[in-house]
Formats: sequence, C-alpha cells, structure tokens
Amino acid sequence: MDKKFIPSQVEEKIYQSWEKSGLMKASNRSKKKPFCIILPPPNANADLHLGHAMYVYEDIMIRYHKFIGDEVLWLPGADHAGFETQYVFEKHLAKQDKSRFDYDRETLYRKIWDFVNANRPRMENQLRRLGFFLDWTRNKFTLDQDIVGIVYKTFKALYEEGLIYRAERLVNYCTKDGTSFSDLEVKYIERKDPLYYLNYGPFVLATVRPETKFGDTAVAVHPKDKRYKKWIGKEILVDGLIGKFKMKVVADEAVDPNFGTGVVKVTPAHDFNDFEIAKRHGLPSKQVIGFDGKLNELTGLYQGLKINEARRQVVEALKKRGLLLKVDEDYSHRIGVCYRCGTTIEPLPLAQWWVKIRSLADNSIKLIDKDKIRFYPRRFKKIAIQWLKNFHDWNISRQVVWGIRIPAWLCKNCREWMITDGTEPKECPKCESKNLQQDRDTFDTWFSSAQWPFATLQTTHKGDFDFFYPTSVMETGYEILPWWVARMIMIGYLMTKDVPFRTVFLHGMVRDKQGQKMSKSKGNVIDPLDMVNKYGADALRASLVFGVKEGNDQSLAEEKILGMRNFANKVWNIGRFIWMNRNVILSEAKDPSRMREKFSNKLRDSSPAKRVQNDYKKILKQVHNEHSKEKKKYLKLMDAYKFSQALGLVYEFLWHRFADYYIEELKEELRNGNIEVLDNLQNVYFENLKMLHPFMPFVTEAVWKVFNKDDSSILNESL
RNA sequence: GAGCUCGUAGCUCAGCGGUAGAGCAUUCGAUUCACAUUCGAAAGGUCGAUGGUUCAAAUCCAUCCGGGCUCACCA
Repeated sequence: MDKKFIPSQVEEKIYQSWEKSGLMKASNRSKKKPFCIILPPPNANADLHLGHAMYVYEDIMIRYHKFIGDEVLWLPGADHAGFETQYVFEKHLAKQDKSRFDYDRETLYRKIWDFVNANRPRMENQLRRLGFFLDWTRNKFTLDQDIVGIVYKTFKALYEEGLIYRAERLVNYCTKDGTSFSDLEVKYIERKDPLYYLNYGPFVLATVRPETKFGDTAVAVHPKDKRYKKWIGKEILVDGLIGKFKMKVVADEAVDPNFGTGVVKVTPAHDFNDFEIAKRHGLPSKQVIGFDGKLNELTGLYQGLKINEARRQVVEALKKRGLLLKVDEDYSHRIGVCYRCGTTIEPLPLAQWWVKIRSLADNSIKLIDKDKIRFYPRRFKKIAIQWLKNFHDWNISRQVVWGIRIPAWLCKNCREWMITDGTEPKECPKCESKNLQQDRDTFDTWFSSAQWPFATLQTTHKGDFDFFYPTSVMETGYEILPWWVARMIMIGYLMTKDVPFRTVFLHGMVRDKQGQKMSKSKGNVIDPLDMVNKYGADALRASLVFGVKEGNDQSLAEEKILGMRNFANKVWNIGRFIWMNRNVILSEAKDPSRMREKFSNKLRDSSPAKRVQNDYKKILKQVHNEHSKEKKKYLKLMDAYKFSQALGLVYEFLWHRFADYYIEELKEELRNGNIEVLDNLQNVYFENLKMLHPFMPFVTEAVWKVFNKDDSSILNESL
C-alpha cells in the first residue's frame, strides 16, 4: 500500500470494475425489495455543475440500500433541454455566421441532434467520475423514440379527459428569441421608466406604455372611488392620435385608487392585468403589437415602428396635441425580461395548448396531504401544497424546434384540430379534407420531464415498470419543486393511477464561501470536475454532505474539500497500518494458528503480561461497545434521511476514537504480535468502511480490494 | 405585500429540551511511530433581542430586530 491515497490512480479503474462486473445492473426478477431512484436527467448538452454533484445524496441512498439488502436501481438519463439547448446551438451557429433561419426545420433539428449527441458522452462520463452507481444499461434520453411515443400518448389522454384546451392567452413573449415563456421562466428586474399623465376623454390617467393606447378597449376605476362613481357604466369619447374612440368605463377591484389618478386604461392584448379585467367585464381585445415587436396595421402611421421608437413618437405627438399633461421621470417599477437575452418580455396574445390544472393539482394535494408521498425535510410538504393550491393552467406550447413536436393537426378547411398518438392523420374526420397542417410548436420541456419516472421504466426492460414503480425516492433541488416535482405528481398520477415516487427528498443550493450565488460572471464558480481531479471524488462528495443540514443552502469553500481529502487519506492509512501489522505478524509466525497458541500460552502465567492481557481485553470490549452504539445510531440516521449526521458519526468515530484513541492504546499489543487485537481492530474497521462507503465509495473500495481479492467488491457485503 | 429560511467561536456551519460542538483559521508543543494530508494542548461564544412555558431553553411558544431566497403586485 502506498503511503498516501492517490484518488487519480484508482478511481477510474474502480468505477470500470463496477461497470464491468454488472454490479450496478438491476434485476426486475429479484426476490428482494425494490429500491429505485430515477436520476433527474441533466442537460445532455452541458457540463455538470456543482448542483449535479448534489445527486451524491441519491448515490448515498442507493449504496446504503444495496448494503441493507434491497434490489437497487438508479436509472440514468439525459434531458434535451429544449430552449436552453437551441439557444446554445444558435450561438454556435452565430460563430459560423449562420442562424436558425438558414435551415429548414428538419435540417435544423438534425443539426442540433448531432451537436447534442456529440456532447452527451462528456456529461455522462462526468457522472461516472463522481462515482455514481448508475445502471447504464438502462440509460434514457428524453427524445428517444419510445419516450416520445409515451409523451404523445399522455397528451392524447389529457385531451380525451378534457384537460387540454387551445386558447388565445397572453403569453410572455420574447420578440428577440421568438418564443414564449412560462410565468415561472420570466425574470423580473427593477427599472426606471417615465410615467406619462395623459388627457383621456374626461379623465387624466397615468401610463408607462402610451404606445399601447391604440389597443385600449376600456377605462377602469375602483368601484368605491367617489371621484369617478358617476362615470361607471357610461361611455366616454376619447380624443386619440388616430381619431376619436368610444370607450366604456368599468369598475374593477384590481384598480388601485391611490396610484396615479386612480384611472386605468385597459389594454387587454398587451397587459396581464388588463387581460383579466377584460375577461371579467366581457371587453374586446385588440392587438396592436405584433410578434416582431413592431406596431401593426391598426396603428395607422405608427405601423412598423419598434416599441421604443413608437413610444417616443407617440409621446411627441401627444405633446403637440396638448394631450400630455406631465411626466414623472422618477418612476420605478418591476418589468419582466427574458432570462436568457434580457429583452423586455412583451405580453402578447397567442393561441396555445393549455393543460387544465385544477383537478390535477387537487388530486396531488390529496396525495401529499395523506402522506402517500412523503417529503424530507418535512417543511417541504407545506410548501408543495401551497404551490399546488396556487397553480394556474399550464401553457405547454413552445415556439422552438428542438423538442417534441406537438401531435396536433389543423384542418385548413374546417379549422378542426386533430390530436393523435403521433401518427399523421390522412384526412379530417369531420370534412374529409386532406389539407391538414401540423402545429409548428413543440412541448415545453417540463411536459416531457413531468412523465419521466413512468416513461423511463416503461421503456427500459420488460418488467421494470411492474417491479420498480412507484419509485422509492425523488431527490432533487428544492428550487424545482414547482416546475418539476409538482408536475410529475400531477401527470404521473393521472397516467398511472399511482404516485410516481413515495418520497421526495430535496437538497439546497451550493453557494460560494461568502454565501454568494455561484455564477460565471462573478467568477466564483467551483467546477466539480476540477475538484475531483484535485482532491478525488470522495473528498468532493463528502464535502457536499458533511456538516450540512439537509435541504439547506450551503457555502462551499475549497478548504472544506481539502479537509475531506485528508479524511480519505486517514481512512486509507488506518487500513495501511492494519495491513502492515498483519503482514509483520504473519511473517513472524509463518503459521498463524501456532502464533495464536504461542501467544495465549505466554499469557497463562501470572507475569506482568497478564495485566496487559486484562487491559487489552477491556479495551477491545470498549471499542466493540462503542462501535455497536455507533452502528445503531448510524442505521437510525440513514433511515431518517439524516445523512449529514450519519457521515459525521463515522468521521468522528473512525478518526478521533478508533485511530486517535483505540489504535494508540493497542499499539503496544500489536507490537507484541497480538493477533487477537489485530483481528478485532480489523473487524471494527471493516464495519466502518461499509458505513462510510455510501459517502466515500472509492477509498473504501480501494482498501477493500487490498485486503481481499482484487476482483472482489465491498458492495457484495451487507451491513 | 405573502410564504419560506437563517441569525451559535475570527470565517462557514452542525446541534434543536438536560454540563456549549465540528471544519478551516490562530497560538504553544511533539515527531526515527500508518498518516506532517499527522498527533497533543490552548485560546476563542451571556447560542440576534425581549417576554413566556418548564424543575431545566441555543433548543418549544409569542413579539421584535437584522440578513437571505422564492412568489405576487403598482397601469
């Protein structure tokens, strides 16, 4: 054994031995209890970051359950990450002076496919470097043919249940990227914009968006506002830039009488609030801004102007006509911007596919409430329910190419939509027209990932679904609880009439030393693979768990990883010490049984050695006692998902009790060739190796292979 | 505005009803020993504030103060 544990020399070899031996391959015919985790699929096209390294919690659970005798399956996969990936690919195209508009849809899709396929092994090898006990024979991709088939089926089933509808709704539209975003994807920033006070018929009202006034269809006031009470329900005449408008005055609670003048212009096609007001009062909607971010033909001479330019010219014209009363230049408000390119999000009306959420969410709430799905840490139960209560209908249409195209066809003749399981319909069942066109949109990535637990198990090996579903644990970051976890429960329950997982375990975010969010622009990013190369996977893994309360954010400093590397080395050197003593004792007495005999004979007389014998017996008894207490507590902690404390326990025992105290106390005995002491120490050490293995799989396996045959594995042992 | 979360040693955090803990940093000392990626020791905290429950509170409850995160909202 080397003086030091050198991870880079053994880790990859050890992982290969696990993969080659088929140790990680699960059987769906086992008599054992199934324990299954589906890996949250990382983006196929991107390198892993520290957040992915947090999946070490899953590895800990998987390896632990293997030790306690379950049939374990940890199923790997990759996500196509629709918009994200297309965005990266378009940047890649831009470097070659090309853009997505240079290709037709099929070519573009194929090009992205090749791009992703070339990059995907990198991410997968990174998962291997972290030591993850994944069954690679069951590796899946969200765009695999069979997965796509299931996604079609789900969409069709939702449609047939009456849970899918098509509606024109305001979407968060990025005019630069040419796609809409879900509410959850929009980033809000604080920004200063001028607030314009306009003469508006008999009123004065304040607005930051005078350029949308062409789309106004009403004026709203608060129902209790005395100033305007007499106007409610009346029609007013407004002098506009392109003629006079007639407009209704409505009363709505959403209007804040203390803001501005207490009068609001209602622009249903370009403002979320106004859209809601219009719905409540049956007001018409008038779109005056197009998807190109320019004003349209309804705006007269302003047609073709971009929003900012239009605003400038409108303000100018209003000023000339004396319709602009004053401008508040110091007005600050929150606006939505595209989280990728920073462009101001335009609320625009677009026909989209929607999932009716209410009944799905209510079912999910029941499941969580009754603990059919349990949450760890416990506080997330309440948070999950709260999210589900506030869920709005889900827009699943995305205007990107890279994704699963929606299996919906429009009859150009009778305007009827056909939803299929993916096969192209020959003709319209209603009017028999053959003039059909498929929807150009693809599904929101979350729509396919919401089906991931059952979609994977239904498409790997025959029998997998029956044996492993519902899966045991879903482990992921708490920040995607609403995006992903909640939706998996909703869709999973609808499609399988069962929960997709029995337990949800959520981990926190990794921040830098000062508690700052890691980001490339701040330059404080820690690359997990760098750390693996420098300190070993064991050290990185342990540092992510050690001393961290489950579900809390943590600050990670490189020093901590170094500290854990030292621990790995300590574990190695305890093994080295026992191994060396074993060799010395065995070589001194070529026959170990004779050695034992000789030794016990020697102690039979009442020489001072007798006293020593009593002492070491006492110490051995003590070390066993302490260890059995340790193990009992360990099992309890592991079963309660308190992994950090379990690791802390082993760390403390192995280093500061076993090595610093017991070995020191018994060193003299070992020098005397006391093989009984050696055997006992070795047993306790081995037990601790197994307990430590889920956290630090490489060093523990490396030591195991030294003491046993090289082709043996600690994973064949049990706890 | 709402929800969640945190406030414990210089820094980062565990502990969460019964004599204040870890890692890193600091100071002093050891070293032919499995490990200098080591060992021994020291220093360092009225556990954010106030009130309450209790024989007993860092730990439970209430209020407040101060960070952080998420969501919602002002035309």
